[in-house]
Amino acid sequence: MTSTTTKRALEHAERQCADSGRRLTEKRRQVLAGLLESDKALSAYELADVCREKLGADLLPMSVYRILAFLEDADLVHRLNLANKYVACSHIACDHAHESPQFLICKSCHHVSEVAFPRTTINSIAKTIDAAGYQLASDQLEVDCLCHSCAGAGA
Amino acid sequence: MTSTTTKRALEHAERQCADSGRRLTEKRRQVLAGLLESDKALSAYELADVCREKLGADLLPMSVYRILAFLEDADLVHRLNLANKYVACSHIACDHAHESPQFLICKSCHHVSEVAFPRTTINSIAKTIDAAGYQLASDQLEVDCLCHSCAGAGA
DNA sequence: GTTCGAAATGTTATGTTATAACATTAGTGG
DNA sequence: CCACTAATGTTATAACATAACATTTCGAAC
Repeated sequence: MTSTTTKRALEHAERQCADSGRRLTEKRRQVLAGLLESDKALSAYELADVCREKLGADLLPMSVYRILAFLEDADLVHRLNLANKYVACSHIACDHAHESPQFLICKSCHHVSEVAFPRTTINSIAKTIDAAGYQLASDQLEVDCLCHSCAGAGA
Repeated sequence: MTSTTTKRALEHAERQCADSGRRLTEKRRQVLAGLLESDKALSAYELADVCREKLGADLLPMSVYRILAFLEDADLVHRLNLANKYVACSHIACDHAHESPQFLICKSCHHVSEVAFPRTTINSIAKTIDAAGYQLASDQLEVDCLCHSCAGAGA
């Protein structure tokens, strides 16, 4: 993400937090900025490194975890369970309400694309799940993929 | 899984391994049996404990990881990346070829159901993925769910 | 049945991801 | 300013996973 879009996203995030009585502190801004600037999903430890190296922040992984929990709760960040990594929500600076997030995660380079499957697809999945006696815990779906460039490199 | 079905599955597994020039050693049998007898997905460490306590096996986690890798390669076990846990393939004792596996994983108790989404659903997912410039890395899909009893308990 | 090579397992160390528990500091409202 | 809560600091440890090398076991060839 470019620095300009990062800035814009941070402004939106700031406003969103303020609106809900939360504070987007300096450290939280740094962590979010680190994720926004990254072109791929990062682990908490990687993110701590990025913040230290690129943003001059003095952050231990423990703090990063806490801050990520905050940001996730504020819908500014998503945790990718398939990869044990984190990404900034790609809709921070959108005005429309967030769709249920679905993620295509490149197994190889951890580039992530946040997409929206058609409602019909989700419904069809939900139907199979229901038939099996389960129910969707969340609409967040994560799919192991290969991005275009990794697929090319691997082939 | 009952002890009878476990036995049957182990026999199938033995034959499958033999047919492909692999050996289903005693330790490997124990690890597979541990998973077959479990009613939920287990981590490698939990599985090591189960094997030690229930089957009298003397297994360190390192060995369990190695054996799980073998069993996975032999299509007898699946690794669930969403949960960082492992399950026995529910089709070991089936004669038909394995479909691409899809898993419904109870977030709360780690019960797992191996299901098959309709081909049309998979195709529709693949289409969205393709449009995003990615491709499916595998047909294995894992979905965060709640099983019937946990959903009831939580509500 | 001995020997040799490959497969399997043992062992130790370490890397990576994540949380617990408690101390300290910083902001906010009265 | 004081007291309360939110935020962060700090240390320790749990949980998941792999690397690297030693030893044992097994089967095939002789």
